[in-house]
Parts: sequence; C-alpha cells; structure tokens
Amino acid sequence: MTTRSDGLRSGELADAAGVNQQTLRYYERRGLLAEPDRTLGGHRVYPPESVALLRVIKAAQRLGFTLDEVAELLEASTHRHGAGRRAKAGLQELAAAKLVEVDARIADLHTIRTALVDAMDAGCDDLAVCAKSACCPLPFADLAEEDRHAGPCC
Amino acid sequence: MTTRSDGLRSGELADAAGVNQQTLRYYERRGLLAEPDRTLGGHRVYPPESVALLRVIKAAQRLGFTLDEVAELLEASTHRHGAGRRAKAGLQELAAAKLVEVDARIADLHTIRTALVDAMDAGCDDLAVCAKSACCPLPFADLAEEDRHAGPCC
DNA sequence: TTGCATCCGGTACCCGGGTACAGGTTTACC
DNA sequence: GGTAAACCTGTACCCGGGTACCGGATGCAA
Repeated sequence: MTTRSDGLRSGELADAAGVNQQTLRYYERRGLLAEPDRTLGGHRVYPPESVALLRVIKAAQRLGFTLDEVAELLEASTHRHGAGRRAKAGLQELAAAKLVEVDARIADLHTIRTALVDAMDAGCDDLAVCAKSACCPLPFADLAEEDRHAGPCC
Repeated sequence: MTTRSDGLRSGELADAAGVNQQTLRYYERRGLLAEPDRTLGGHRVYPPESVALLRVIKAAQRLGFTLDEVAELLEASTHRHGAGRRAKAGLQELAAAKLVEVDARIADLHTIRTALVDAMDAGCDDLAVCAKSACCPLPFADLAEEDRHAGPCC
C-alpha cells in the first residue's frame, strides 16, 4: 500500500512547519491539532493542510495569543462550520481584547524606559547606595503600583 | 534578653516589605538577601535596612532586571566597597543593556499591534478560513523572523 | 508552665511552552 | 530478510519567580 500520495509523516510535517516533532504531539494533547489518521502500525499520517494550520498557530501565537486562546479560536471556527450556535469568542473579539493588553504593555514599557533613562542620567551606579540615599531617581514606591496594573511579564 | 530594639522577625519584614515570607527565604537562597543573624533558637533576625533593600530589589525587578541580574548588581556594590577591583557590571552598564532590550520589545509590540489592527480591519473572524484563503492580512511568514530576533516573552 | 502564634527546614507544586530521554515498534530500502 | 532510520508511548525535565504544605521546634506572654 504505497498510495501515500499526500500524507505527511510526523517528521516531515515537523520539518515543513519548522517545529519540533515533540511539539506536534504536545499540540495534539492541547487540542490544537486534531488526532491524525494512523498507519496500520500506529504511525501518524497528517493531511497536507496541517502545514498551513501550523503556520496559522505560530502566527496567532506571535500575535500574543496563548495556546489556550489559539485552541479556542480554532475550536470556534470548526464549531461554527458544524453547529449553528456559537459560544466561543471569534477572532474579532479576542483580537480587540489582545490589542488592549498590548497597548497596556507598551505603555508600561515606556514607564520602565523612562525610569531606566532617569537612573542612567542621574549617574546611579550602585543599588546599595541608592537604597540609602535619596539622590536616586528610581521611583521605588511608584513602580510597584503599575506592576499590579499591568501584571508581571510572565 | 528583650533588647531586640531594632531587629525584625521574618514575618515582620515580610509584612513591612509587602512580600511573602517564603519569598524572603527564596531570596536568601538566590543570594539577594544576606543570611541574617539568628536567635539562639535559630529564628532569623533582620536588620531594619532590609526593608529598604527589599524595596530596591522590587524596584530593580520592576525595571526588567532578572533576579540574577539584581543579585549581580548587589554583589557588585558590596564587592566594590570591600576589595578595590570590580569584575561585576555596574548599574550603568546593565541599565544601558536593559534599555536596548526594552526598546526592542517596544518595537516588537508595535509590529504586533499593527498586525492585530490589520486583522481586525480586514474583518477576519476565523483562523481556519484565514489559513486557506489569501484574503487575510496576517503576515504568517514575516512574523516568525522578528520572533527569533526579540525572543519569546517568557 | 502552659498554650498559642510564629518560625524552621525540606520538599513539592504552580504557570506556559515546550524539550529530552528511554526503551520498544514500524517502515523502508537493499 | 536484514538493518537502519524513523516513529511510538510515557515520563521527566527545563526556564523564572515564586507559593504551599508538612511535621517539628521556638518565642513570648499570662
């Protein structure tokens, strides 16, 4: 049965999409990739569209969506094709929400940038000294509040 | 022996600095906090300056420095007080390097922002459809390169 | 001296996004 | 039919910055 005209083996798909082979199985577990067909021996055989799908996943991830959000987006689209009702948020809603997050993060980084420049301009070169003297322009109290607002980096 | 006029217990320091008590021990392990004196029974007794030190640590962290970098900065300042030679980078150097990182991250986020707005303007609402049609403005190929350059978020 | 709050060390777990390894099949080509 | 490459499952580990839990010991006041 050499009629494997268009299926991809996991290694081929991984190479084509530029991801690790383990990542494919990881995405499968996370629900981003549907369980593919198998050979009689149990080896995965992916349809050619999978390459495009992986590229979409990577693009969405690059836009700041978490894997859970990407899974939600993909699930939403398949469900919309099938059943009429749509419970999941579409790309428009999630992108709008993500845009707000990105803008907040940019603003936050500008605050940080300003503080860094201030510290450099003031010639601070010793944290222990800064901690004791009041010369240092590092806004020890102020920064913390913004932190709560924007959330930690990770 | 009630002459504990100025020492802080770990719980007191944690409360005063607004951190978890476990975090204090964690910082001690990481070398950010020197090992404090102990009571006869082995309980930690911190000097009052520790509160300021913790605030500095939090401020530095807020500026984007990792705990390792903060430790390096603190270590550098104490070593400079002691021995004459300085091997560690000072705040000036690290801040300059961090500034470059922050600027790169801001630029990267602007790229992401643009892509998000483009996708919203184009009315994309289905990733699976976007993957197949060429209508979608999501720059599937381009984004990946920038990613390598700026590094992943976490 | 009793009783309760606090503290101790050690270990294990959390988040997100993977990656690595071990040890056992399957496939493909000669 | 032999052999090497590719594949399989399951489990454990990585990064950074903490947090939680446990059983036992201390501190302090009444």
